[in-house]
Amino acid sequence: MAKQKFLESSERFFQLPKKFYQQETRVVARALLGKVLFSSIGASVTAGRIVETEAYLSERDLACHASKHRTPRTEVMFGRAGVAYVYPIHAKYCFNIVTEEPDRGCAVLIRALEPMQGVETMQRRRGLTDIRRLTTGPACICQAMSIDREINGADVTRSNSFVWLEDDGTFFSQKEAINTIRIGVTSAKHRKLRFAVRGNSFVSGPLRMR
DNA sequence: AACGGGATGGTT
DNA sequence: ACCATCCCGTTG
Repeated sequence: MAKQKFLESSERFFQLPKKFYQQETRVVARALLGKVLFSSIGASVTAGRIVETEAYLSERDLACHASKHRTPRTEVMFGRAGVAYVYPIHAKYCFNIVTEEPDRGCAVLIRALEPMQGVETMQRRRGLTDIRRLTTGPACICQAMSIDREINGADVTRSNSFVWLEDDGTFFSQKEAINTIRIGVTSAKHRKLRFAVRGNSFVSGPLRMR
């Protein structure tokens, strides 16, 4: 499988363990900058470096889907850390990873990637060739990587998962990272729970936020 | 059963 | 700034 081939290519690369996601949600959101998101779906492997995330803090956060109470949609958010929470919105999908301890209802939304592998596949799935627009925005990532409701509840720390994350040693310093208000939310819009790589051209949102 | 809003994104 | 499109939670 392509995943094995990639893992063998460098000993520094390793899959992020469950323990990583059990940390406080903002810590996870910040630490995910620089990590690599992989998808092996439909015989194609695609990958990209995470350059933008957002933290959603359960009952502490009115913009979080799990802030009020448990519903069928948000069920997996109350489960184990390291599980994918994929929800549909405006006929598209967004990909999150559950954090902290079970029953907390917290997650990190992956908002933008810098393409690294399977660019042609992602171009085909997105129906465009412009690299800059390939994986900028949460729904664009899902379309490029074929992530849909089938992935909801999948454990991204499991080996042989359809979706997983790796650490290749890339780290963005405090100077290289920015912390701003989130994009698209109407409630709790003042909260600085968005993390992004300063100046990275694959980051979403208004230019002033980059 | 009906309704309204949304963690979007592409176009005007 | 507008709106296509559709799922989900709420209300009746």
